Amino acid sequence: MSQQRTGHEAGITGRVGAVAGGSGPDFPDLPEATVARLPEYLRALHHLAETGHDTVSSEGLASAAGVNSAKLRKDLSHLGSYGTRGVGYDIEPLVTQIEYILGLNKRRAVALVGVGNLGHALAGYAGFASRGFRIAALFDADTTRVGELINGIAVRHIDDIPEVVAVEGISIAVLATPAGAAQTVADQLVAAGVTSILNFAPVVLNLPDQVDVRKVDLAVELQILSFHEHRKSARSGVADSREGAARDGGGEPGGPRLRPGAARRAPAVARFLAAETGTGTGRTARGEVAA
Amino acid sequence: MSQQRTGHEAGITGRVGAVAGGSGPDFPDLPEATVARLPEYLRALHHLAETGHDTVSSEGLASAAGVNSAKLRKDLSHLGSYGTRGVGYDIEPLVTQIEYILGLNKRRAVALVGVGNLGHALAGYAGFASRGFRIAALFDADTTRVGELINGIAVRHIDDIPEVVAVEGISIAVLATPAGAAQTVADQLVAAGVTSILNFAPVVLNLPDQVDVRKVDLAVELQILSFHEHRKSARSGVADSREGAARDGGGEPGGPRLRPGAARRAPAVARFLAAETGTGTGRTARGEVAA
DNA sequence: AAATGTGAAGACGTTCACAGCG
DNA sequence: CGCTGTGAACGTCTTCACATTT
Repeated sequence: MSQQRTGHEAGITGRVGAVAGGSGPDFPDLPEATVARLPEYLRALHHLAETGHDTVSSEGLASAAGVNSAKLRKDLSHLGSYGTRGVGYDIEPLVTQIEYILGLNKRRAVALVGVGNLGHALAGYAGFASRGFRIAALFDADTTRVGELINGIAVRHIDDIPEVVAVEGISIAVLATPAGAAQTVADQLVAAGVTSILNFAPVVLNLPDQVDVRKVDLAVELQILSFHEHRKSARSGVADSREGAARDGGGEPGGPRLRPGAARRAPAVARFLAAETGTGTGRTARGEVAA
Repeated sequence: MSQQRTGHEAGITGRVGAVAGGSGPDFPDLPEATVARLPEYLRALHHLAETGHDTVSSEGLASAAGVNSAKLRKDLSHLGSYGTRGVGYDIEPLVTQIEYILGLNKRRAVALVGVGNLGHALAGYAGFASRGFRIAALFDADTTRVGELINGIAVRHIDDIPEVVAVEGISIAVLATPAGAAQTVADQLVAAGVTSILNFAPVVLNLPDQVDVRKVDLAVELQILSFHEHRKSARSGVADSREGAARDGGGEPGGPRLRPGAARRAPAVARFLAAETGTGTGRTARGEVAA
């Protein structure tokens, strides 16, 4: 029952890296929220370095990374002091430091499974190569695609996962299979030694706790934006720019469809539904609670 | 200076939808974290419905969605009571309710800008269509691609954005341009009336506050996983499965590169660096602070 | 004088544990 | 008796504001 970290969630919060009594050296105790922002700082720093800067203030770096300066300073303070009071941060050592923390001082080999529509595009995505990764292997279940060359790499059959993962020393995999195949393939990857998975399939993977899973669901991202669109148009009282009815035949929900009793004590949303649709029993002039 | 919501961040937290005194009806006061999980619940519910279920317990739905049951119940409680004590939740009305909240009761038209490698794949991504969206327009700056048919839709030039966005009633756009073009294109989209953007370009967009921006950076996702790989291998004291040196020529950072004085009072990370690399001045046997 | 680094405060999110309902 | 709905406790993250340092 592994908890999947998902785009934009607050997620399983907490510090990462506290020692439980193992034999290795101490690992820095970075808040997960900070870890998630380090790549963005790194990108901004690289950009600044390329445009001829040597140092940057917390204000400057923060705005380049899209956060506020207090947050940035707090984040960087977890890495140790790379700033000079009255001046700012030295870019070069800070880049080195963040890359090291992120494990990017060495290039990491990544396997990609599923070379369909999305997988094919990911295999050719230049951003992976330019930011510390090497697509070291491509896999697909479809034998007619095995042998195909994508970006100079031959597609291999998923049955070869154990062998290739071992030979290439791969610990990170990108999963771009259809939803139905994802769990099985993930199990195979983990059995072969993969310990981190970036999952593009719209399923929740069930994997051992020591395996890190991040999920990217493109439709989910749009649905969250859709919520905000709905909210915005509801607040301005203007008709939505939606089109044709959805598959469900969908009249407005809420009122008519509420099971008896559900509207008795109307919580936030039921209240809203009643108000916006003009149906339902709990309606009052300005969203006042009926009870 | 718009704050970008990014995959897995805790982000700008807070309730969404509280009325500021506008004229529209009250909009439900949903925590942003809850909103981000609703799409996942929806997916799980659809799956359950397709496999013949009518009701589901909080435990069952929670595990299908990859969260714990307390969180699920709290989330659903914000939507009103769709559960029956002793029984569970009725799937059908719950689906209707969540779709309505997310604004998915009507299909939304989406524009996609940039039909390169990634954009092309996104244009053909079936998940958008099956989960409430219709790619209504494709744009590119490259005139040699204008007119090309992708999935039955002709690519148009970005100069046509204002016209097409107005005609199709588009409020959501997906940005898959190169980094250098993203800000300009985003400005054009916003000028044309787009109010929500899903940004795949690795840049922080600077847009008016009323525009919602979500950012998906594929390399960032891998970098976060890379951090966890680095952490895991550091804790077990085992050599990392990285390969060849990165572009920087990279010896270990930290010790030698620390500016004088930086190691004086060693914070978490500097301490760790010293310990792992065996260099630096602050080293002690088991990560004890030297001062 | 300017900008970092950081306690303290406040906001938000998660989890617990149980009252209350069916 | 089972399961939802929720107040309260707890932990994390963000923000403030200023002491500290160059």
